[in-house]
Amino acid sequence: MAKGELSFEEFRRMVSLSMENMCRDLYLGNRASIKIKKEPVAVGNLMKILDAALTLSNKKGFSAMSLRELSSQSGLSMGALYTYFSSKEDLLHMIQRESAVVFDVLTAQLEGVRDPQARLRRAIRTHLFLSEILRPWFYFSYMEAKNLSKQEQKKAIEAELLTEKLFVDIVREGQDVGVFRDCDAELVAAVTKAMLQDWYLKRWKYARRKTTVERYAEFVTDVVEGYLGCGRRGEKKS
Amino acid sequence: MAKGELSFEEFRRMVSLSMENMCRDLYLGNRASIKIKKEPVAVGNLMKILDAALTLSNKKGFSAMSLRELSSQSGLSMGALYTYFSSKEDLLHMIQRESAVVFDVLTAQLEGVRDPQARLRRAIRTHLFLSEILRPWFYFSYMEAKNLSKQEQKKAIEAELLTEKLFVDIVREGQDVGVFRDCDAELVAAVTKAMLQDWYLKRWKYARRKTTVERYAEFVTDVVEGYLGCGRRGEKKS
DNA sequence: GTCTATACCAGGATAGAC
DNA sequence: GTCTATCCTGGTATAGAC
Repeated sequence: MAKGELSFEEFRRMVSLSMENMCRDLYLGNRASIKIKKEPVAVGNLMKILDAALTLSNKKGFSAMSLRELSSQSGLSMGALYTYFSSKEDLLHMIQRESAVVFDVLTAQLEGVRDPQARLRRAIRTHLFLSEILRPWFYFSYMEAKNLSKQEQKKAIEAELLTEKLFVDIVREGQDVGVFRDCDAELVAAVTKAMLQDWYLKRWKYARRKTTVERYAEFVTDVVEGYLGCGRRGEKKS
Repeated sequence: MAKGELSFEEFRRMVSLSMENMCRDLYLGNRASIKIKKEPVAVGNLMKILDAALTLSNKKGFSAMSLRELSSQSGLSMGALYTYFSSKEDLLHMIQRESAVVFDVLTAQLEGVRDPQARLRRAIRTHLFLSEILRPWFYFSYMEAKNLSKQEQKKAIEAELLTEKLFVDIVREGQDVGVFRDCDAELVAAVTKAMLQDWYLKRWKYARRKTTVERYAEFVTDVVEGYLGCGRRGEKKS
């Protein structure tokens, strides 16, 4: 494992992004539209709803999921569902917005890491770890972006580019300092993101092969560093 | 450009996978269920239908596309649509099956290329070129796989693994011959596919940046070859 | 806060005229 | 071969009892 980096389990414990915390955050951020006033009740039911919604949507797609299904899968009646959101579309937007909180975690984790190579490793690991913990949210966010309103779609695209920009900046800085070789930083960032996304888009494949997040993180880091000309080629692999 | 490789335009002319050819092939493969007997009529209408279906599906998702929309967008009445497929699900499966023909083109293009490094380059270029020509089909196939029946889903997964296997084999052979260094061939193949898929999944991004397929192909090849330890590091970039 | 019952409409599908 | 008119299921959403 990389020197000074948290292991996946350590990371998971530290960020504490459990379903419950996500749902509490979602509740607090949507007090206006949610009719239930008792927090414990609301959070408990939101967990059931979101768990069911993410499961069903990720299996067959959000628009193919009917609210009747959502009702039976979550154990709440149709009527009850509508006290938590005002329309199916509203539910979609709540999930989408909540998924965006991870970006803050990502940037927070990079705080204070100055060395470009270290930043690169940290960014890759953090992104993978986050998507491992919140896989259903990431998957949903990726697959259902097209169902959003025009306006929200713009925001989703901005978010995509913002994450990518994060990698572009790291690469450029490394080039300025001279530890990365000269090359197209935007393309490097683009394919790095592609590799990171594959982890949650094709989770079944990696699960079947028993590839761990740690292993995948090491691998992606090696590939990118290799291209940037600063890899650990020749060192023993973990 | 790589020695001896076709340019994108040469490739496009050679394979001739126009919308019309795809639709003719689709017609011939579905004579049983398509009620229209005159080939020119059928192919013409299928082009309208598929063009509309791919556009709408790729914009909002297949299940969110109503047949009324499809009707007005394609210029055919509801009744006419149903002479080309027996149900919405049937339409989905026709598109999905037709998308699979590209695999044959991919393998055909590798025929006779023995050298692992050349095979790798060829496989990457061909995959990207194909997805560039048939982007709507690739995109559809990727995004709507979840709507297929259990049985067809298995087939889709097999197809995914088969393409990947193609890359795994190339890498392994290169390792046996000693031109690629020792590493996890499955992971290399996996991330290679991820990069290839990004080309059609995030087409808007590359279009906006005016990245050409040729350029992207060169780049992906460089990244993979770099990791495999056989790159052209130091040579002048095109 | 939660449920059941119901309103209402959009969607897939088809019959039969042309 | 194609269109229009229509059927009817199943979807979203709500009213009102508990």
